[in-house]
Amino acid sequence: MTQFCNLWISSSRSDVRPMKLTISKEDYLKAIAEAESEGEPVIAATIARWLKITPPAVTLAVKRLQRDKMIKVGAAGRIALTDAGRRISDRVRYRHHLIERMLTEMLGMEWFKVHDEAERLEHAVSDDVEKKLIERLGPEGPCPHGNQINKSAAQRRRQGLMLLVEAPAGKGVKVVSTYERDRSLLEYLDGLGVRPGASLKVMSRNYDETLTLGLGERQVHLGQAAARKVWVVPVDGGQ
Amino acid sequence: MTQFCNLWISSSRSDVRPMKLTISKEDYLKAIAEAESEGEPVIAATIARWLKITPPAVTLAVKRLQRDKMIKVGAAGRIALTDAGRRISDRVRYRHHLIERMLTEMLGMEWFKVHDEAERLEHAVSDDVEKKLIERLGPEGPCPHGNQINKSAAQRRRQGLMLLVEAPAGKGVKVVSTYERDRSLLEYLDGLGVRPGASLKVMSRNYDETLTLGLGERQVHLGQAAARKVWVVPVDGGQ
DNA sequence: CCCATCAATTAGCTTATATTAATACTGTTT
DNA sequence: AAACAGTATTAATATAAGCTAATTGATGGG
Repeated sequence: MTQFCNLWISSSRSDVRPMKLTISKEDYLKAIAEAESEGEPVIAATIARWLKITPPAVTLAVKRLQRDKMIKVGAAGRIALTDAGRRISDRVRYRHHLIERMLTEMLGMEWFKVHDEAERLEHAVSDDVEKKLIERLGPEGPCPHGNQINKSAAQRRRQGLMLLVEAPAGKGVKVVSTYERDRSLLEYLDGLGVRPGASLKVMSRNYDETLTLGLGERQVHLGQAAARKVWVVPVDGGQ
Repeated sequence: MTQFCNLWISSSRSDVRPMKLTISKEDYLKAIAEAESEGEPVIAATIARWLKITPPAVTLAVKRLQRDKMIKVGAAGRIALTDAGRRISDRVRYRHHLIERMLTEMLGMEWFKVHDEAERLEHAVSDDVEKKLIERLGPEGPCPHGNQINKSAAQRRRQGLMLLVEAPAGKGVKVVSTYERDRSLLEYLDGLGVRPGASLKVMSRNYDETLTLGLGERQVHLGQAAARKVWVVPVDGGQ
């Protein structure tokens, strides 16, 4: 059957033909937009890694998406979204965001679970449901992981954020956001108490490349791999 | 890719292999369960009509579902769900129901829109989300169309319900539920004010097989095709 | 200038899902 | 029993997606 979702693409001319995109295609477009946002090179290899599929699968998908006028492939295999492709990836990302907020804010779901759920639900949300969600939740607001859509690493730095792994010893920081595409990471962080909004202090940067963090009364250790996935903002109180 | 959803089937032996069902397969199992509920003959032709696909497609799907041990085919092409198949169809139907309630009760979506939305979302709801929905909405309760899952026509009659088309002239009735798999029907009914919970009176049964209904001050006409899709309960007040 | 490395593509398969057109089957009704 | 109606199945084809294995391409160092 190949399962279609509910994003219609109205062409600029008024022959508003319902162009249906499959879930898989939405996933590709989203991956391209996200890789771009994260500053990764937008090439087939990146997409393959991102979606955990093999490079040949990407080659074929890229052909289909080109045929559908969703992407353009430039020099050195650089993949770029067309306007149509951008419109869709923006939409899907926004819906992902709204679903995450619905799951936490309306259903009380744990913050570390909602990404995976949204990953599936985002493809099944219609314009109508999107509208209703916006009515209840408001159009803006950070997702449960503290992320705002379309915010690149560079933009985050401009806002004074840094990665936890870079925070100097002795510094008090507040967790702003975390990487969200890795459920086990999130569960691990949650277990330690490292969640968006949490205040912590970098007690020491250790020889084995771990950080010792102070969280309230507790002290926890965090390795580089995890500390590289957490954005923090320095807190003035920290000496 | 063939898109998988999130229903795991744990076999009775502890080799809990994650057997993933596609959206399409969930739809088949649901259609079988629903056709059964509605008292339709559960044969390939019925399923084809139900899902609006061609008979050969059903032949192939039936083979796949037999291979997956989800259905059995008996004499005269009678299709029956296995225990595993029943478990899944029940689950999907229940999720459909919960989603419909979420959309109306939590998001304020119009009752005539939610069926189509749920039709897509039901395949993307996990055990976790289901649990959260139950916590918010309660495990029971009628869907926005007044239907309760697994209630057959016979059971409805035993409860004193009748189809609007059968109500005698002069009778006051209350709309209990409507057929929900036809959006245009629902919009039409909604436009007339014939919604679950509405009280109305059958003013007359006309020669052209329409009914004249009294709704508060207004009078509306309803054809057989629509009146056959509405379940009502007689109201004592009606003379 | 050649080579190691990484990236991309081709070739060859697989599976799920759908279609149309043609054929076979089945059961009721003259 | 022949015929018709409805049902089911085959055959042939298509498309979307994915995989492995093998090959080609490009590029930066020595």
